[in-house]
Amino acid sequence: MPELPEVETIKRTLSPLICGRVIKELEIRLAKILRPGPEVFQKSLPGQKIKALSRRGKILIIHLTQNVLLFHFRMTGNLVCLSPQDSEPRYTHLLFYLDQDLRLAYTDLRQFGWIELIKEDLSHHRILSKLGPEPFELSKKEFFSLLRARDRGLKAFLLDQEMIAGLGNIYTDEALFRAGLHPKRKTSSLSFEEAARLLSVIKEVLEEAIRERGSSVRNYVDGRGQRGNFQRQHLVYRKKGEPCPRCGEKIVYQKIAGRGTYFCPNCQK
DNA sequence: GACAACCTGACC
DNA sequence: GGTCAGGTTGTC
Repeated sequence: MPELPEVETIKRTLSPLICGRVIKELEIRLAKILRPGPEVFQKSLPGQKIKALSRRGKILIIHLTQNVLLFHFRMTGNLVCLSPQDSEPRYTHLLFYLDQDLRLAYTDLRQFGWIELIKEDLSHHRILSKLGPEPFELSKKEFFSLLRARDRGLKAFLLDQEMIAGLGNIYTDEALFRAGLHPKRKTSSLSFEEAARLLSVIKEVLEEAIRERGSSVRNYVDGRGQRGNFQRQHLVYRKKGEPCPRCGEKIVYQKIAGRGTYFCPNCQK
C-alpha cells in the first residue's frame, strides 16, 4: 500500500494524536507479524511512553521511552488512531490501548507487513542501514553515480530500496512519465541532464503527493482514517487505454521489473 | 532478468 | 474460473 508520501502522511497525522501517550495494554491477535516475537512485545511495551515518530523510506518509526518500533506496511498494512466512539477497523492484528482512552490499531488485510521491536542502536539495523538515501536529501551528482553503479532498467532501479528509498509502483510510473523516460531505458544510458531532470521530477511528484496527503487508490487511509487525494493527479498510473495527457496516444500497460507498469510509448523514450 | 511465495479480496 | 493488487525476498 503505502509509499513514501503515504507513510509520511501517516507519520504527520499520527504524531499529534499519540505523542506523549502511554501504552497501557497490548492485544496481539496475529503473532507472526511481530519480530522477534509476541512475548517480547507483551513483556516490553506496556508502560512505555510514545516519544516521537519518524520515517525512513517506507518504514514508520515510533520512538518509545526504552525501545523503538519499526512498521513496514508492505501492500495493505496501516496504522490508525481510534477515538473512544470509533469502531475497530477490519483486519486489526495488533491493538495498543493508550491512556486518554485512545487505541492505536495496526491493520493488514494481506498480512505481508511486519512490526519490529528494537533495543539496540538504529544506525546499524540490518534493514535501515541498507536503505538508499532519502530522495529529498539526494544530490544530482550522487543520483547520477547511483544510476551508473549497475546497468539495468530504470523501473527496476527506482524500485530498488537500496538505491533510493521510498519509491514504489505509483510514484515510479508517475515520475518516469514526467521525465519522459521509458521504464525499460537502461540506467547507464542517461545523460547527466536526463538524470538531473529525473531526480527533480521525483522530488516534485513526492512533494505534491505529500501535500495532497497521499494516494488512496483502494485501501489507504492516514493516521486519522482519512483518504488522500493525490490519486486525482495521477497522469498514467492505472490509466491503461486512456489518452496520454501530453500527446493523446493511448497509455500502455505492461509488466516491467515484475510490476504492472503504465506509460506513454510516444512520450517516454 | 523472470517467477513464485507470502495472504485476502475485488473485479471481469 | 482467471487476473490483478501502493512490497519484498528467495529461487532458478
